[in-house]
Amino acid sequence: MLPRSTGLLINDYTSFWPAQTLLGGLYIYEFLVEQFKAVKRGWLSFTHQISSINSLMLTYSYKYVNDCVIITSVMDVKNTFFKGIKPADDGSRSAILQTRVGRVMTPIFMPDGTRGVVKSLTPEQVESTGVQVVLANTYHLHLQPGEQVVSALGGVHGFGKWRGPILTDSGGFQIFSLSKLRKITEEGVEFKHPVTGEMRLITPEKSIQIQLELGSDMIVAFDHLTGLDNKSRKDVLEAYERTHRWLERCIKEFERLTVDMPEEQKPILFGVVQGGLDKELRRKSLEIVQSSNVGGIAIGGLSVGETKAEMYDILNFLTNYYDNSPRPRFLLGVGDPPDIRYAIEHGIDMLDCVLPTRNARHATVWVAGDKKIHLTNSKYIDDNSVIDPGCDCYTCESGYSKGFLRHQFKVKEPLAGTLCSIHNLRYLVRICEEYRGGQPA
RNA sequence: GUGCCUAUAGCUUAGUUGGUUAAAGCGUCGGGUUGUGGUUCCGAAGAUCGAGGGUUCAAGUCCCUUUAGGCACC
Repeated sequence: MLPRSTGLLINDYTSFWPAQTLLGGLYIYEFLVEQFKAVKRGWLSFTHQISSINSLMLTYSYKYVNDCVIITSVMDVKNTFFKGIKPADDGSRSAILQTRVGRVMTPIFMPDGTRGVVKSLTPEQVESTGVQVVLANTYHLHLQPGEQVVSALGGVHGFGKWRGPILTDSGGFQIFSLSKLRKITEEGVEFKHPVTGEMRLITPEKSIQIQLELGSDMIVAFDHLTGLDNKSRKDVLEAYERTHRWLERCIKEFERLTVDMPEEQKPILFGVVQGGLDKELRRKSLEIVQSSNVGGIAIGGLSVGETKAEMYDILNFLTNYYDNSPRPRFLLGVGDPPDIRYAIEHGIDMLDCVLPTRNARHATVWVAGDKKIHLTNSKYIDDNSVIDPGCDCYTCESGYSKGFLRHQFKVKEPLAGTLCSIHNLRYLVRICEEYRGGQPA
């Protein structure tokens, strides 16, 4: 329960209608109090049915600042799953993505919880950063402990206790990046189990089956990825063509397995655009994916070794060919702040990356201006300042000094990685929030 | 007092019958990381081999003296 003294501030949200004009602060406060019983701190968005006013379904995003509740956005939502798309002058767009377990606001950054959890963080800590969606990896969970086990333990939600939406990767990337022994055929990819040594076959159908059994809310088609080595045009072309053949099989399998599900209970399937750095292939690939029966468009095969300029070039190029269908665009594997900004300003709605959490565990954190610092540097040994005084993450607001964090990293105390993961995630989420129609106070 | 053992980078050690710029781990310092093989990866600095003398073309390696620490015996 919020203390009576807690005030309510509503941002001047000119780009969003009609909440702040229709509803007085007091009115919102009345029902927010009920909602806040469950969530003590965070930026979770939630919806509330206001029966007295036109039966509007509104989604609110809020945060605490100095013990005040601040509504950072209020949006009207209809029934389709990607709604309220609002383009901005800078090329970005904000919207609401409706999943079967809740709505999230885009643009959105999604941390990778490879094995069912974001490393070193509890779900509550992840929530506190404003993260709305978490990724899990099909490849890892399939190998260990297996999708049947995860399913028996309540699916990815019950398993890792993340209440928000979960997106699973197809497993394709890991097979290509982590498995030394692998054989790619038209049927699928055969690879050696890294632990048991036995050969496993993952097909497009199998990947969809696993992801559905895991209980994921958003799933990704099994694609053929190139770009990890010096690739020839022939390889790129082959991967590109195979990706599209596999996409058809993924869609068919997805439709078969979800045919009896109510529409609102179906996960969202993302098709993957490939084509390497070849613009013609990229354009055609986008065209093919967009003309397919998929709920979302994923851009794959970037941030895998090419230069930033090359990646930017492709992202910029693709903006000319996105269609008008209300589908989210998901850029796979990008998490460097400047890259995130560039992607969002070129029409990307969703991104995931291991960078914030991996860097954090290795003592590298972002500070204002997208600069990164190494907390283990000796100059921080007696530095009593927080990572970033302008940051509102738990770590910075609690006052953990750089000197303290440096010491904990030096003695390998895991808490240091946890605290910095919270900071880095918050940093990326704040970038996304800047594009959601306005900046929180 | 006598005998024996040890002494190599900040720490712990490797250095083969004496043979090219004395090696490694940890630590220190710096960097990398983009659909995550948990506590990672890469690089750098850092040693006049306890000290002094001798033998030899050549000594961390052999000899002598000496210093410090350890063990054993008087």
